[in-house]
Amino acid sequence: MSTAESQVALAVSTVIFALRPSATGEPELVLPLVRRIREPYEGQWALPGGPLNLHEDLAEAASRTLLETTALEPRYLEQLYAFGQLDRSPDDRVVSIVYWALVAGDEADRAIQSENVQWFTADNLPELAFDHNLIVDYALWRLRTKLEYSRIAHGFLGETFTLAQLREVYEVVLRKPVDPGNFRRMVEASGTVVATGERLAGTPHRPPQLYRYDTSIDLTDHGPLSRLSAPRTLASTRGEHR
Amino acid sequence: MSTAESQVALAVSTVIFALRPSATGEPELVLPLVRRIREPYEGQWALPGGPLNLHEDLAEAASRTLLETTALEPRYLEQLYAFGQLDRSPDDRVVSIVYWALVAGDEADRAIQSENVQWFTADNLPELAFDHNLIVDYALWRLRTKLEYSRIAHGFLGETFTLAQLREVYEVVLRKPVDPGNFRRMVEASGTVVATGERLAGTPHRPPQLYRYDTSIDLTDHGPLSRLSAPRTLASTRGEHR
DNA sequence: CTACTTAGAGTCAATCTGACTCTTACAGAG
DNA sequence: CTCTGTAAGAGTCAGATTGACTCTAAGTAG
Repeated sequence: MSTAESQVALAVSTVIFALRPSATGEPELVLPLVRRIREPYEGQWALPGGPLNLHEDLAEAASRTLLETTALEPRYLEQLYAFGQLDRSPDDRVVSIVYWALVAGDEADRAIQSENVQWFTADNLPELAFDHNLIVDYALWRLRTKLEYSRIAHGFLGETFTLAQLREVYEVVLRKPVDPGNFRRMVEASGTVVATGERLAGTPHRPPQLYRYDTSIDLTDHGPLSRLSAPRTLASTRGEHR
Repeated sequence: MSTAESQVALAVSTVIFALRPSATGEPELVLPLVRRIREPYEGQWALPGGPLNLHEDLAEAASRTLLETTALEPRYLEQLYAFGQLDRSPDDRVVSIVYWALVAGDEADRAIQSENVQWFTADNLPELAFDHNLIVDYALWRLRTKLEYSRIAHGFLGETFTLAQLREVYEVVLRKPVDPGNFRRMVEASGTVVATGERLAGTPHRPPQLYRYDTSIDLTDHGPLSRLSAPRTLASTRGEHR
């Protein structure tokens, strides 16, 4: 609309992940989609996003559309990929720079749901507009691989958490059981987590220690921008993207 | 120029890596830069690149500028990152989608050198235009991390090569010695390499076996596009970006 | 007080990794 | 033709890592 014809348009979209209790009680990986209200793909579900404003940073644009559609602040935000195939939009040429984000579970409860914004189970999506199924698949793959070599899992959790809760994030996202003892060993060795000294009371068993993430370690991956000055953080030792 | 003012311009640039014998005889990591012939940054060196054509894929645009400036075909090409900080170009707003590429050493010999195109040692660059020093640093980081967990090293080599040549790629890029025995064990275990049956003659020692990369494994990383149908290739088991 | 459940510490064997040794097979010097 | 130097290529060994597993601690619910 605002872009002159025969020009390449630039858009920013975001794949937003959260964990939410399912009907059965155990959490599942969900993401919000917006219903398109005009052609092309009118009526179909699509990733939140929009054109990039002239005076807006890429990550800002991603945060903004995230806030606009879900009223949530991301705990983690990282660039995913720039999609630019010629045929990804039927009429015009659009290059989309896609980000992916994690939001905390308790936040996600406060998230907007409406006629045109709904949350879907991540690995059971409808047919989406444009190439958005491909994009979500890629974001899922990246989330899963990155979870294994970095320490982003607590992006799904609140301020404090037990190791069992953290482990559950791994189990749900990776869709496989994780041995509690080995998981504890791995997390303690990583040094990214700090015991608060408090315990979670009210459980029908031995009360677990509450942990907090070492706040001296920056969770969010700022891409290449951070890598210059700062010493490599534990959270990004093996790198974003990849 | 072609883009209307107060619009975000989209460009594609490429960081091109090659190995070339240095003065001392051992190879060094080099990359081609082009001298800017107009403002801003007139006279300074910059990454090859240019605006994205309307009917051109992103990777195509990267290959094209690569071919135009160096007359080389990439052995490996992968998207690096989309750079979009507000202040990265002094006057207008430009988002650059940057690719990185490997070209074979023997190819690199045939590469163009001219007044306005020159090859520089990768970790001893002049001050570049725009944020291109940052971009190169990031590309270098990505090359080095990716070399360790994937099998892209032979992107620097010709059709056949000895394990010593392959190992030298690792040593030069990672700037550290690699144990020959352990390296052999690692490469053989990976299964990505096949003995040709021929040996390299004329060495002042036991003639080494010549190897070829298993051509059933696709070297180039097609990003998310490949991940759909095809079974995960060895070359991308742990994933691009990351 | 007993049963049940998970926390959390610890064990063990298989695998992986880095450092290292030893024999083989060529070129070139004498 | 023999000796020397060099890297190929096979193999060894010890320490670190990892997955599977055991055992005791400390709560709640009956």
